[in-house]
Amino acid sequence: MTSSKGLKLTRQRQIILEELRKVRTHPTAIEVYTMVRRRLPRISLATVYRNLEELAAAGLIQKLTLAGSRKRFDGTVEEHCHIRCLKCDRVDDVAQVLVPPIVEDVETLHGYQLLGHHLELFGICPRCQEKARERREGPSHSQAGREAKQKER
Amino acid sequence: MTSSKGLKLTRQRQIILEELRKVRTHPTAIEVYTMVRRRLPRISLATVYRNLEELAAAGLIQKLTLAGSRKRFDGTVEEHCHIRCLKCDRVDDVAQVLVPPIVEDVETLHGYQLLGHHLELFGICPRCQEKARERREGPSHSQAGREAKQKER
DNA sequence: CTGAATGCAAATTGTTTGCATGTTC
DNA sequence: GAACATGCAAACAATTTGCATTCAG
Repeated sequence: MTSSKGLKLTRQRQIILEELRKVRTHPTAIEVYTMVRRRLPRISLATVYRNLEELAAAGLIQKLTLAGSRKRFDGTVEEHCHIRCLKCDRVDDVAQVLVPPIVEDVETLHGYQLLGHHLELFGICPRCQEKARERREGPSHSQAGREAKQKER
Repeated sequence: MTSSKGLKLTRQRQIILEELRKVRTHPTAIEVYTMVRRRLPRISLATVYRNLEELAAAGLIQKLTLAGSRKRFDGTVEEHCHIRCLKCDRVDDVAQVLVPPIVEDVETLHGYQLLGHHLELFGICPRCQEKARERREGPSHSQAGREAKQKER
């Protein structure tokens, strides 16, 4: 299960893949960079970007098609849809396949040859709901918030 | 139908809105800038960005939640989903509402409070299909391609 | 040994911001 | 005339690229 497409197995490539598969979040390139740097302090961000692209091209990981300006990557290749927290911007997997069968109709309607689709859900994650609740009920034992809302540009 | 939220009606604001409503494409800020500059050659790109944000905040236009790094704007406010051409990157409207009712279930499953969703389709637009066909059947009377695939970063 | 991959820095692209000036209400 | 908008340039953030060096096969 190594390289199907003449990809050399460099240490950095390997570790990027490992780290990405380790998490269930859907990290951006910079987040991957941060994770990987714990094991390879001298790796360059450019290498991370290049490898994420190449691994995705080779079908070993998945470059996600999500809203927002940062690209996100997924260690698994199976199609599944995502839910994004509108407060903290985290992205989680959605277990069930929620894709409407009706979709095919459009093909006719617009002359488009339909090749795929992508459903993304938005909401508030459990963590942020909890935080909001605490805030509402009085900031008594305020637990030091975990998430830093990454401003999407 | 002017300002509900203390927005001053400046010439640039007005023209941005007009131009945006004129088209059915879903232009990026820079595309809007180009359109508007035909009528207001001295307008600055920053003004376009600021106004698009403000008009969207005021609910007069819609900032689209689409994949890709460029933000896109829509002169209409009604929710509807989109189909994007994988070759030339144009975005068209999809007439029917294709949203699965099943969606609600997830709420329970992941602890998320569901607030919205967004379905995007991908395919090849009629124009690009035509181009591909010409190319395949021999580049005899090659009609000088119209679209420049904007590389999404 | 040789092409592919890395690190580093500089370049691009899309978008935002500070500030002095100009314009609506 | 005061608050808000504009234009311009500079600042940012995310990503890409050029190039000399290193490394996997």
